[in-house]
Amino acid sequence: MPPEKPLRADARRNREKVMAAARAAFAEHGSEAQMDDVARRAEVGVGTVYRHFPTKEALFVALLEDTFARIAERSRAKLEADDPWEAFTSFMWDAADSLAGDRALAEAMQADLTLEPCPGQLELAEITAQLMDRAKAAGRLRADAVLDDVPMVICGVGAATVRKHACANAWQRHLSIVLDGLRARPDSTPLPQ
Amino acid sequence: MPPEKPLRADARRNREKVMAAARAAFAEHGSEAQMDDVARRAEVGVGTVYRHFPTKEALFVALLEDTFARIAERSRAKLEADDPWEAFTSFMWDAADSLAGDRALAEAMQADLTLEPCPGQLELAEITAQLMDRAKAAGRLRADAVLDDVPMVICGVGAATVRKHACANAWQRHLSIVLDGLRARPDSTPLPQ
Amino acid sequence: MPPEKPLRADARRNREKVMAAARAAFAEHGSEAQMDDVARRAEVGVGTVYRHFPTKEALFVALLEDTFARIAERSRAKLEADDPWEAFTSFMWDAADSLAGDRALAEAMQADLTLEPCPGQLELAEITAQLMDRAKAAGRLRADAVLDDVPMVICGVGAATVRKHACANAWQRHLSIVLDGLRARPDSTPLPQ
Amino acid sequence: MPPEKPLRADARRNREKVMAAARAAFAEHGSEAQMDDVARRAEVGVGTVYRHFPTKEALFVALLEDTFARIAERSRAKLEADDPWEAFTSFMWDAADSLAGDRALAEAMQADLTLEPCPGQLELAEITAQLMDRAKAAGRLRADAVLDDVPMVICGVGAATVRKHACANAWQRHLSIVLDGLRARPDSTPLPQ
DNA sequence: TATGAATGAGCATTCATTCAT
DNA sequence: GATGAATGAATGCTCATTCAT
Repeated sequence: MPPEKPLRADARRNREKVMAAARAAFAEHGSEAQMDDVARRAEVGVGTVYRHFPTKEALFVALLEDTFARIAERSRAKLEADDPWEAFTSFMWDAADSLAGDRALAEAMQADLTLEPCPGQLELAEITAQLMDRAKAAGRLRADAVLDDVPMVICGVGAATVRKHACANAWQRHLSIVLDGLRARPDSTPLPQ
Repeated sequence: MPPEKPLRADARRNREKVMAAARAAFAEHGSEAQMDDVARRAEVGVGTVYRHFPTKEALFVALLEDTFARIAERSRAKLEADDPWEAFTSFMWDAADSLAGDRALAEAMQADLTLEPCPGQLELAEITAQLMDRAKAAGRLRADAVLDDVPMVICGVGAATVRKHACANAWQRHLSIVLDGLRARPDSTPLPQ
Repeated sequence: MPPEKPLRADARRNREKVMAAARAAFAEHGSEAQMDDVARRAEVGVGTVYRHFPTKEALFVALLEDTFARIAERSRAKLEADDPWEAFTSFMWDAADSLAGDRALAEAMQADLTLEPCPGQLELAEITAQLMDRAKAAGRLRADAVLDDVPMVICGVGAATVRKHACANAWQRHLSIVLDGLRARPDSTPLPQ
Repeated sequence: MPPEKPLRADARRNREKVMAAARAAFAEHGSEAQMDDVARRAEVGVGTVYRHFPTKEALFVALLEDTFARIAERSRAKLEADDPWEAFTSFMWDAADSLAGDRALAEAMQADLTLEPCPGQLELAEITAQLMDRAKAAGRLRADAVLDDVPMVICGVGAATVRKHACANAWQRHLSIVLDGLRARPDSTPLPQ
């Protein structure tokens, strides 16, 4: 890895203003948000946005990466928790909460926008897998659940936060239902494959 | 209902070619599909597309309406079924199957794109509510489930069919999990609100 | 000239319906009127319009020709009138009246739309010239007036009938003023050239 | 008046290139001139045209406004002139000269294109009215002339400058005739209404 | 012959990206 | 480095004209 020469103080400040603005713009309009709008919100010229992120997609990915990294960081702690089921569900609630109201993330989850998942995404996947394994080992998570069952839940949550006519608590209800479905039980229908 | 004078044979054929092409294009690219692309797929000039649908949005909505109407039609039959739970789940599997792989429908479900839901959507909602009521009355669907819990499931399914890296059977697994979560049980966590 | 084989009765009827419709459409929207609109007003398919007039421009010209022919016909009679000045002004009022409210004619007068003036236009010009000569000979029309001074007057009239905010009687006022200016007088400023 | 932060030097230069190009294009083709053509003439991308004027119509109106403002400015000076008739006619010659050869202006005068007349137009009307009043008070302009008699004259002039087959000096002749008709005289036919 | 469906070049407008200041 | 003006390819839609029914 190159030394990543540290940015000048004002450059760093600008980079952060841009990311914050972009987060807001993308959250509101999804990936159709406009670069000019990002610049306006950041109170910066478009040129400055492009100085920090070569491309709209690069900016979008940087945002994702950042979000995943934050979730991953909080989740790592949960690996140590006493109750593995509680650790798993708490992780799900946290992830869902991060997604709530963010149109861009919802889109990203749905579309696997990034051709190759970014590092933070991979790390998060790793942690998720461990949380699931521990919950299965404790006999609380159904044994046939797999890592890939998680994103769809998150997408459902994302949908709930984007729908215009959704009832209040929509995503919380949805997550509750799914977690109930993921609980290990003697009588649950086996999952396909 | 207005008499709707029947289209000339060739016009009807073209209209169907256009709808088929549009279904494919929208399924692949979501609402960002291009009218020129629709025309190209239908092997028809753009003008022809516009003769049948005055607007890109109108075309999109016509497609939705058509899909909803088909599902609704099949679902109505299920209201008569002996086993209300089986009726409900079979409806869900059917709806999910219709959605599978259709980016446009996924978007529509997610965004409530149409400002006022189209008639077919309302009718479908009505049928869904009845199916749910019967399943609740039979003590099979959890009593605190509501109509609004359904779209999120469908969105999860939609996401599964759109994600690039999703594993095979992804949406079928997801639906299984959720239906399990919707089953009435003595011990299920009560849903928020 | 080719014998112009007479049209079948229904064909002639259609041709006339089309011309009437076109007159209305062009009068209302000027040369931007649409062929579909003409067909709709004529209660005829567009194809029929094109059967009679190969081109939008051809239709437009046919209309002009027709109008000019009518005016010319009425004007020829005036060549015999006793009072040459009265003949000339009466001609001008008649021509202006034909133009009033007709956006297309106004446009045509203004733009000399037809690259080479159509026969009716030439004939009308000829008659106009004679009317002017007689009025000059009688010492009533200023001697330095020329044929080419007429179209601008007509254009002014056309403008009056098209302007949205024009006052009532606008074109009548305008024509009165100009005719006053065209009257032969001892003291009138000589015209340029 | 808002502070209107001054444009960057290059932006101002471009804005002027665009207006000049637009003036030429609209003068030649009327309001049907194409934005791409404007851009091409200005040696500028279309985007630049749109940066300065949000809409084709906005550009058209800006042009009108500019023209009216120029005429108005020159006309205000004439309110102080010693000879009110000379002031009025000189104003008319000046206005006509500004219009000469400008298809767009001709159209605008004819159609009252702008739904609500732009400020410059109103100001110009005000000045015109004053010039007319003074010329009437001096007994030189016929007392029954009204403000609304002016645009038609201007339209006639516009027509003269646009007609393909018009003779040289056509508009100058027309204006001379009309001004003669507007002169106060004992024997002029009273205007309608 | 009449119809009206099909065609597709043409046009206004948008927005990611570049680059002169 | 920052700015925001310039760029121009891309896109939805129109309408004169053609041609299959």
